[in-house]
Amino acid sequence: MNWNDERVELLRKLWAEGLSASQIAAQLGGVSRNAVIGKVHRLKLSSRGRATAAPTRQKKTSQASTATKSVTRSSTSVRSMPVSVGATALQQQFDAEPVARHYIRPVENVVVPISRRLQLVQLSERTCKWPNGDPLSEDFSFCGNESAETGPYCGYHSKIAFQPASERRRNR
DNA sequence: CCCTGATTCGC
DNA sequence: GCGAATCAGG
Repeated sequence: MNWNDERVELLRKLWAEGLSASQIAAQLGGVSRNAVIGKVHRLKLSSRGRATAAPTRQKKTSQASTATKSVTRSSTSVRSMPVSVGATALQQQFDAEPVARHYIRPVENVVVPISRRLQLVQLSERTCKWPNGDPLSEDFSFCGNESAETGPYCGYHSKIAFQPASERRRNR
């Protein structure tokens, strides 16, 4: 993909609007997040509020050779994540809506579907893709929870989506 | 682990 | 100039 004027302009705009590099990359299409960041730097339009400080790094002089690469992979495949929906503090950058930060009492059994209200572009492999609201509406979002790699939804929504036929009939 | 931006450097 | 790899931080 080339950086024609249109794309560069869009990049500038989105970057100015505070979108993250990955989100911009998603909208531009055909480029990676790194490409966007690289371009942003080349355009000299880095700083934007206060993302991550630039601690004058200088440690990157030939990292190759010399050191024998000893791969040590200590994989910890622990699935100790219960069905409890993590009240993970979302670090949303845009404050479009007055999200009430109420704590939910860890009720036993029932899992409350706390939606993270993610935008389509910020869904990843491990985010619940259960849609919230009207897709045509402004405040449409996705659940965003999830952790299981067994499906597209979080535990709660999986139960709703993959309801047994019998139960479904009963609910109907 | 997920994510963010920052920097370096081979192409 | 480009962007993957890497680094550093949340």
